[in-house]
Amino acid sequence: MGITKTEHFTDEQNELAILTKALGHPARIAIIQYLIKVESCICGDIVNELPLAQPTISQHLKELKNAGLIKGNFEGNAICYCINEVGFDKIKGFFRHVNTYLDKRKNSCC
Amino acid sequence: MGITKTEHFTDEQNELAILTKALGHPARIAIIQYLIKVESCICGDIVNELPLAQPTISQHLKELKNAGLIKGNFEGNAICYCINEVGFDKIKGFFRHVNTYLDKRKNSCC
DNA sequence: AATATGTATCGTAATATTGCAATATAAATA
DNA sequence: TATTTATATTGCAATATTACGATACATATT
Repeated sequence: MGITKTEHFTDEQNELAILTKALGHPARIAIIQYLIKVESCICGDIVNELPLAQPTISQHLKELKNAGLIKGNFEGNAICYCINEVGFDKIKGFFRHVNTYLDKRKNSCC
Repeated sequence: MGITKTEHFTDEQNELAILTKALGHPARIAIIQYLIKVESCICGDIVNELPLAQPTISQHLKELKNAGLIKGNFEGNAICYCINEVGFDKIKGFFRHVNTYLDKRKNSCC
């Protein structure tokens, strides 16, 4: 069907899925890496950096923004984008949970 | 088009995207959480645990396995699934990078 | 106000994902 | 070997994603 049964899962599971899904595209990974490198930049900088058209970049930025992984504010007639710690803080707990588990589990089980 | 231009991105970016995309569904988050809780289990246990049909679970397990996030081995006529540290180790570096950056960045920039 | 610059939205085509019924396959057991 | 149990695969319908040209919109600048 192409439709996810979100109503059957917990809010936490749905939220984590939204966040990881937002990261689940090489262009969006590249955008995050670039923002970490330059601290902040405008959309046009990313368009110059990545091999995608401006509307496509704009769409990817929107998805990252909706997920809470980046934020953007007007600066003159451009929009200054940077990493939003809110989204990454939410993911942090999940991976800490996984890593704590894996560190405790000495040898792989099966 | 629905087709990702993977050839224009680095191997690292594509690999991270594959891993995070594999986590980008509430059912697959739920499977990971369940595997951490019970250490290891067979497919049928997950079918009983989640509100999805057996073929759907099987498909989600396949995606997690392909990404390197879980592994499964025959145990009798069933298959024992558990967390695969390989995939999570690959993701770890990326989030460490992000968190190091965010810890250094005192106040949000824009 | 007219123009320029930067970004978002619309519309659309191509492809991918999600979900499940039906069915196939694999291993254990009677 | 027939049956049971457990899982994977196939095929399909519904929906979502990706990408971009065309265009709209918002803010500066002249």
